[in-house]
Amino acid sequence: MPKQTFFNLPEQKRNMLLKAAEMEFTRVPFFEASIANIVKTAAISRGSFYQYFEDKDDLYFYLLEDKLKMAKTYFSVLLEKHQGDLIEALIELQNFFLLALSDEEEKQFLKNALLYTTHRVESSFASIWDTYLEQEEFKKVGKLIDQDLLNIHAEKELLHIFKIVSAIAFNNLIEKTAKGLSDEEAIESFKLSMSLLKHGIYNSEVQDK
Amino acid sequence: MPKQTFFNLPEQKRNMLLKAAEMEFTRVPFFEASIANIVKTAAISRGSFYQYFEDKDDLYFYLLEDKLKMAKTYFSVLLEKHQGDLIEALIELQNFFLLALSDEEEKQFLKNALLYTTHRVESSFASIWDTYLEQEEFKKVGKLIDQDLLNIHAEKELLHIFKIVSAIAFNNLIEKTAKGLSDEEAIESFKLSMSLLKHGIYNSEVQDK
DNA sequence: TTGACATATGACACAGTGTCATATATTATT
DNA sequence: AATAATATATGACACTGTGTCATATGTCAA
Repeated sequence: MPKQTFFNLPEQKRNMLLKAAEMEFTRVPFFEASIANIVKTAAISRGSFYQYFEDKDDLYFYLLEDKLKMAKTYFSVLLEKHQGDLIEALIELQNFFLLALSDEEEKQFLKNALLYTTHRVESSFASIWDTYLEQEEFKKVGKLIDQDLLNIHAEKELLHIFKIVSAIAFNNLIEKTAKGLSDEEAIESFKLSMSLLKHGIYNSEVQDK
Repeated sequence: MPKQTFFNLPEQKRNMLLKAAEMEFTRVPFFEASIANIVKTAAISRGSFYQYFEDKDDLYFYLLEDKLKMAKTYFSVLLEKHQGDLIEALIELQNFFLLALSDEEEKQFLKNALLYTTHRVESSFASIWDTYLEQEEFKKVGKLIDQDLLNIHAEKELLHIFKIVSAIAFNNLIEKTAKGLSDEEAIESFKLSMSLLKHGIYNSEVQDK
């Protein structure tokens, strides 16, 4: 988390800095991004930077989480829209990410995030559903999913389903980015994954051994 | 890929260098690892290093792929053992990785790989099944799975299943490492994921809309 | 006006990377 | 055996980057 000093800053200066950071992290992936560049663009001194942030991580994840906030709230909307159908909502959320990847700037930023960062980035993405697993909203949505559509017996399993789909979704984004798939190919791929997940990959005729 | 010069090296020297690299990448994650440390331990000059390798990446992924080779061949054995039952084989393969995570040295190396690296690392892990998708062996194994147990209609879907399970498996390793789960908890979690995947997460009573 | 506190600054010590001119082996050719 | 041609080795060096710190400058309350 940025230090208090950062939040005390006049809004304009704060935005200037964030904008500069965004530019730098769009230009190159995290590990190549240089603080020197950021402070230069933002027209602040190097020393000041360290008054605001612990280090590069601190700034980066603040920025990333901020960008993902929108996705979080959007997912709520989608779940409502699809009457609690998890998979349908997810497919549309994935579409949203793919769309974001169409704006050239956002595209590059996300690409840098997806390809060159790590467990922490993945966690940030996964945290989109964190809210559901803790909050009131979860009960509402959870119940809706639970009773109507899903093949689950305990809350633990629902949590697992979230884990599985987020792993697949994240993977799908990486695949698209790494292999340069088109939006259509990527969403096709995601839909197929979701369909397999929906009905299971084992033939139901053959039962468990 | 390391340069030819590296492969021309006397075996002892080559191993010395690999050993030194392994030590460094066990000590700290990739981005903190320093070439200076490696050449010091290996008792070669800095210049020599760049005769052998393009850069740090080059060495690192050579080392990582090498370590994963074992897993690749092991997976063949497991598939045979479980008569082509993909999921059962996978569960045992996951066990193998978890076991590797018990040797303190290997544990730290893998931890550094899982937490601090990226798409390329994930690709390396996923490449465990690459062989199956290209080679002769695939046909053997593929057919076995295809006809007996899985609910798939085209080869494309089998490829997808590999993608899905590898995403989940990789995720499971990261989860274990990041949250410090015990081997038992991790494998329990993986089994649950696999079970959900097997039978699908949607209730079969309610059919597709 | 003063003092206390918050913020700003850039020079600096340190650590790391990749390169290059030069030195030293090794191997091939006469 | 002498020489040429080729491959390998070396570490100093130019460069880029980080995080810190002593010092300067603002701000606000008493």
